[in-house]
Amino acid sequence: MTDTETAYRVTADEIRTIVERIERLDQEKADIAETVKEVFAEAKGRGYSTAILRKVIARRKKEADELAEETALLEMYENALEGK
Amino acid sequence: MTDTETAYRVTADEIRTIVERIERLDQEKADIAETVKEVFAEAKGRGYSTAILRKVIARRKKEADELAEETALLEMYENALEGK
Amino acid sequence: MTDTETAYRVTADEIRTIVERIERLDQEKADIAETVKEVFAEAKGRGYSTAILRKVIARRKKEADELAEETALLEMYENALEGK
Amino acid sequence: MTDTETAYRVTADEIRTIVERIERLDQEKADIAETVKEVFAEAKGRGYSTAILRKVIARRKKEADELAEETALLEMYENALEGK
DNA sequence: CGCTTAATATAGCCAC
DNA sequence: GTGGCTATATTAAGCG
Repeated sequence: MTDTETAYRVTADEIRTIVERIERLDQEKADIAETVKEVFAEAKGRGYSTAILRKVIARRKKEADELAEETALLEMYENALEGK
Repeated sequence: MTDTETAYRVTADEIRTIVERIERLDQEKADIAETVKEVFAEAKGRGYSTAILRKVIARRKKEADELAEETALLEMYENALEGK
Repeated sequence: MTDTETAYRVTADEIRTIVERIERLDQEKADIAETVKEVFAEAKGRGYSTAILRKVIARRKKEADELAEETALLEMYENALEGK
Repeated sequence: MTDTETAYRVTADEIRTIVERIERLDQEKADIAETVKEVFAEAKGRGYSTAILRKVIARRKKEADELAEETALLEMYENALEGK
């Protein structure tokens, strides 16, 4: 095998390793996403609103000050629409 | 041409017509979506927050009573999280 | 009217114009979507499977997208090989 | 504690459990996404084009999806021809 | 840092 | 009417 061939083989192996690592991680993420769906489905089965649960979770993620800022802007725009 | 061939031809023509009508309509929808994007881009250029504009538009679409109901549920869930 | 009031009024008018343009465009999209539904309903009435029609249309769309993507990837590889 | 209070408490506990399970899973997903970023960064450091790597991975995923869809469409056609 | 593209979440629709 | 599925809308990430 020539040096060029060896270098190519090494590169090819590296690329394959990288691609497979990413694909493995993507699969793990997909599995977790599946579990999340199941939890929501179970919650729905117990009579809870998944839409509201999602909103609650989203709100908890969002910082309080950011929320306040957004609310203020939102009110301003809505006032504009009401011609105030 | 046999009767079978004729029937097949008619069916094929019908299918083609249906598919092309749908594709034409889908294209029109895509064109309008493109225009919407342009309007938002222009608004952004004038200094408006597209995120808030989207929220305002979404809210206007939603009926008032539905909004109230959602808010009530949301508060209930949040109270639950605070252990109240 | 003070300058401040005038500026605010102008802004409010601009926001209203933007929101109403978007809402108008959204309505047009909804109308087209309605027409699409009618075409599918008519096709179903003539005995065609809407599921298959949808898949065929999706396939045709995907083929067009694939072609564009194929070209993009090819160009990327070529650029990479040229060390760009 | 009244029965009503007990029922409410149980509900509150359930909601908290659901929300916390989701948040835990979301955190795990975020951690994996972080690892993916690190793998790409490392690959970039070794001189590989992350853009091409991403396209290759997307392509491999799409091929797998395509195969499944192809089969589904084929079965649909076969069922349609059998008048099912 | 903005701007374009990919990931995700939501909503609507269709079949059962 | 519900559940799965597709399509759209929103959000996040990566690149220059």
